Amino acid sequence: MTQEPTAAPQPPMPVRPDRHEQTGVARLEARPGFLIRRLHQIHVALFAEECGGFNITPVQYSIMSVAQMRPGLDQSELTQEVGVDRATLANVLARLEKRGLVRRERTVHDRRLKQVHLTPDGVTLLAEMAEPARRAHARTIAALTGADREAFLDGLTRLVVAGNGYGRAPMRIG
Amino acid sequence: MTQEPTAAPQPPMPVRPDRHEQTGVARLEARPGFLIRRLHQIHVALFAEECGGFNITPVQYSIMSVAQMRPGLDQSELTQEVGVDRATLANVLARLEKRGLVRRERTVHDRRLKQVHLTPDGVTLLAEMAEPARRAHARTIAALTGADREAFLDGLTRLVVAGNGYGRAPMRIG
DNA sequence: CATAAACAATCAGCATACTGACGATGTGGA
DNA sequence: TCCACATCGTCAGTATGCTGATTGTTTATG
Repeated sequence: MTQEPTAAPQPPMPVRPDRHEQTGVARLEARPGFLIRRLHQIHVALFAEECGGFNITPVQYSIMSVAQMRPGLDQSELTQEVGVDRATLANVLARLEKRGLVRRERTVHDRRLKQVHLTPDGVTLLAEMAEPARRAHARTIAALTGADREAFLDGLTRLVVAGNGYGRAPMRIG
Repeated sequence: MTQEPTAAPQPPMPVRPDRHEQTGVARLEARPGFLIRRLHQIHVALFAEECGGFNITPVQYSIMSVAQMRPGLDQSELTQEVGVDRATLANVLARLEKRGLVRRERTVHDRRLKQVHLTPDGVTLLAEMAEPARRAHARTIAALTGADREAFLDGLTRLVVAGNGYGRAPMRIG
């Protein structure tokens, strides 16, 4: 029921038909969700290529980044900053804690909460990874330049904002 | 709730600095890979919302789609069509086979290969899912309209093509 | 005050995704 | 022919991500 893009003319693309001749079903490459999954795979691969020696994944790096920028958040607050659901966040933090990169402490005023801080080792690792991680993100969109890149990132941001409420890991709107 | 045919352009993004004051590190929302991960999460959630009753994930639906469009491909060929690595594909196919949605048969001319076909149940399920799946993909990009949507999908496609070689699941270029 | 409701973190279980290794099978060259 | 090599599918192990249930704590309510 969502709308058909009838507003804009559909002039350009078809080097290949977007639909299967027999069934009329869209080819995978014409499905937005399929392309998004592929680009996510590609980014993870680039991140691993740039940061492989550190044995840190993109999500671990995101969590450590927020833990540094906003020290002392509890796990629930962290889920809203990183866009990771609470079960996954607990898993990732347990691994980072075991490696001595973060520490978790129950608060006294509310013993349900666990505040998260980077350890000195975590701070060091984060600093060493800054440049390779930045390269990984840059390479992910390197094939677009100038206005095309800006348009893509703008659309991407708008879709993420618009869809933020779906799923189990909505982010705090900031 | 679905669409706003009147385009309803998002108000301009609030102006927040892209970098942390102390460290100069990029905020998560300014990292392309972070936004891509979030949009992937959102699409998976929308797919589950539309297709939840079928207990089929986006990747399972992609694999079944290709199995219908190109019956008899072996698993290695399927990995190249779907952009899934061979270990993951074997896992997914085992689950689909257990549910009676696909069948796998060793070929006689090369006993290493397993050809994949949809079963009649698989064909039926795929047909029933066509409309909800299409809606899930449409809703993923519903916040963009007209030229903005075209620009986003064009950039997305170009990035996927450009990065196709990275990772363990490159697709056959078609 | 006592109890219900809400909340934080965890757990079990499943699915996608990757790595590295393995056994079975095919292929090409000495 | 025989052997080295490549290929196909699988397996074990690990990480993200989700669902639903559980435990412990806090807050609200009667």
